[in-house]
Amino acid sequence: MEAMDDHETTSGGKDEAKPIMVILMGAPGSGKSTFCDLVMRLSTRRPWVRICQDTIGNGKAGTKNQCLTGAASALKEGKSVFIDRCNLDREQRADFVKLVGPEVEKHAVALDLPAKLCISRSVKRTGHEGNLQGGKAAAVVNRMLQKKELPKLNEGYARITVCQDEKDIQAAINTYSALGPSDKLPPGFFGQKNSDAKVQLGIMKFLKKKDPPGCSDPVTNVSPENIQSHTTKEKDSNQVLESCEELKKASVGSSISFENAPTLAFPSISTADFHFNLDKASDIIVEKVEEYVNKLGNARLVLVDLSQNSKILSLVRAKAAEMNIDSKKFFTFAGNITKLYSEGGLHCNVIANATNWRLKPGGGGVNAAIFSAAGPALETATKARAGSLSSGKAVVVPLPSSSPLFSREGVTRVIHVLGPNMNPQRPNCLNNDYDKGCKILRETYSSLFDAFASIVRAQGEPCNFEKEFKGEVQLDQGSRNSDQKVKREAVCEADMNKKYKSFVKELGPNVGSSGDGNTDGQTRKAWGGWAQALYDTAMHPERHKNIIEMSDDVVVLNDLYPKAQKHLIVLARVEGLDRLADVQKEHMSLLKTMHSVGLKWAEKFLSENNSLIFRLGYHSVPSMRQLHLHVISQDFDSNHLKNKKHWNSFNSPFFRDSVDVIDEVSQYGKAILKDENILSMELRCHRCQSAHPNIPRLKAHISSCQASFPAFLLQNGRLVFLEGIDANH
DNA sequence: GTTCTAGAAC
DNA sequence: GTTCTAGAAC
Repeated sequence: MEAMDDHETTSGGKDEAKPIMVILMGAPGSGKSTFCDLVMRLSTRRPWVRICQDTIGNGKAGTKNQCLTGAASALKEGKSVFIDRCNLDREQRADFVKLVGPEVEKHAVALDLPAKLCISRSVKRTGHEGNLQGGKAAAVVNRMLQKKELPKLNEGYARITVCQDEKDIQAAINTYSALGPSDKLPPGFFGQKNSDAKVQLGIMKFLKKKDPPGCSDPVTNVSPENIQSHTTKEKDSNQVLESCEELKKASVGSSISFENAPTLAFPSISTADFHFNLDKASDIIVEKVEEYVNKLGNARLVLVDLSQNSKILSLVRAKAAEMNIDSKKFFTFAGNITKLYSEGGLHCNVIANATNWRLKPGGGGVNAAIFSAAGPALETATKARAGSLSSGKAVVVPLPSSSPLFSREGVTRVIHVLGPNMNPQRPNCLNNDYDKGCKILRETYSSLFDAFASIVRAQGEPCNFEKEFKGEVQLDQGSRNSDQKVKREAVCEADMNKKYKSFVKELGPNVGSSGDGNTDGQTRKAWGGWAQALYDTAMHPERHKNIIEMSDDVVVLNDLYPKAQKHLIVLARVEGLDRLADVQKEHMSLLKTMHSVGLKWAEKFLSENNSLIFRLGYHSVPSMRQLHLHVISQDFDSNHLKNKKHWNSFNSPFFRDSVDVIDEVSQYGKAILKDENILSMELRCHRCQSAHPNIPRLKAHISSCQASFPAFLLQNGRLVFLEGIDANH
């Protein structure tokens, strides 16, 4: 660190220009290009050339060779060069170091910033030269950092500068931009403050993040500040973090499912502008949270207030702790409800808005903030749903993908609620009638949580109702009357669901382990003749064409009706293994074989077309007999994709990622299955999650949607795609 | 799984 | 009128 402040340079012989080659090293989002730009802008005396792999190809992806050639010719002209590519490992850098002889001094500048910072920057940026932006970036950065090797002097550098924060970077910019044409910097290794292995600790945490409260008391408060200090600590006291990690690992079975859980962030209703008594309000919040929290499966509720010192947050926190409410499912959060993800790292797919009866923007407080952050799209979407709102009620508004709240924060719905008013300056004041006020406030929270529960159910979270429904229908097949009765009820339920109406009491509380659907032999339907084709292929591959690989364990074939540019099937050859529901622990090695065969094919396709993205997985309830793994590219560009079932079978929880199936079978001995009923859920873009009224409109949208994939898919290798453009060797 | 088609939705 | 879905048959 001390050396960083040493900007002293030693002048060489006058007039003799001494070009240097500075090899930058850093993940996407670490600021390499910005670094080069700033030095080049500030440097008045030394000519610099930036060799950037993202731009050198003139629109196409650049190659390392182009960079090498470009660098050599610039150096020959007496210019100094920046090698602006990731250069994360020694091998990547070696060709540049070897490029020129000892007459050119080689430097390395490593921008070794916290992984989560690089990721969040790459995820957010737009217009990146190498088109590495959006959600895709998170997984790319993650993978790239796994092979990070900080530069060492014995690779051939005269000088290495490691920057671990913005201050270090600024110092290095000053150092390089001050260099005259013949100046020479002191050689040596500068700037590294801790060992490189530890710095990366943050990476998986970022991707799997959330739940920072898990490390402390029952009901905790999280704020951007807390997360921030977490980040800073990461560098200085890894031990603290590691023990935290250990704690998380120890409770992995329960905590892991919460990280991507549907989450409702809500403000305290009526306590701000409507002057509702804080103590009474906090009682009601805790009472209602307690009533709902265990009915919501793994979904989470988060009470949000702007201020770290919020009275209502501390009251609620204390009372919730007293009631022993599970802090994974309910916690408080100090931060801006419109920036929970971008500023606080907290992903909430649904936020509540304490609105006014006219459902109009403005008025100050949360309502103004949410309408303003969501843009005009929210107002339009709200207007389409309702013209006004009475107190105690809630209205759910799906957020159009054009809204910044959607694209930036990942919020897919806003639930407007109107609480009781105790402020004489506002309409419908209750004149201090707290009997009435408390009743309405209770009703408001019930409406809010009911609406959220409906959303959770509509999204296909496991719930008992679905299972029971399915079981009943199938057991009752003999009796026409009861069959009809059940069907009628089901229609009624589905209808309720659509309208986000009341919440079914039986909604499954114990979600974690009992998500399997129809494993009972009794409830199993018979296979139709048409459903036997894959079975016959598995048993007698020689009778079939269209097979592209065959072994004792599996047969690989192109899907007869591909639902995307690339869509193939890895078929198990075990007799009696009809579907995912039949899979048990004994099939673990088969599952792994199927996965690796599928992965191999995905990688082959990627080598032919590096823009493809693949997903590998099983249908919870397949139409065709014989266990088969789908390997499907995520363009879904196919004329065979024609209906809702097609779409949702690959883009809802009905599609079970191979990696998750493997985890579940090894852990619980069976895979979690989703009911076929979820195939009728609304159509949503698999990238930006926007809703679309029908298949043609959805297809028109996905043909151009470049939004990042949801965080869930970017984790654990659920999506398979090529590493960053810098990383191509 | 697809195809066909009635009729709902626009 | 055209577009789109969903159910039945295969």
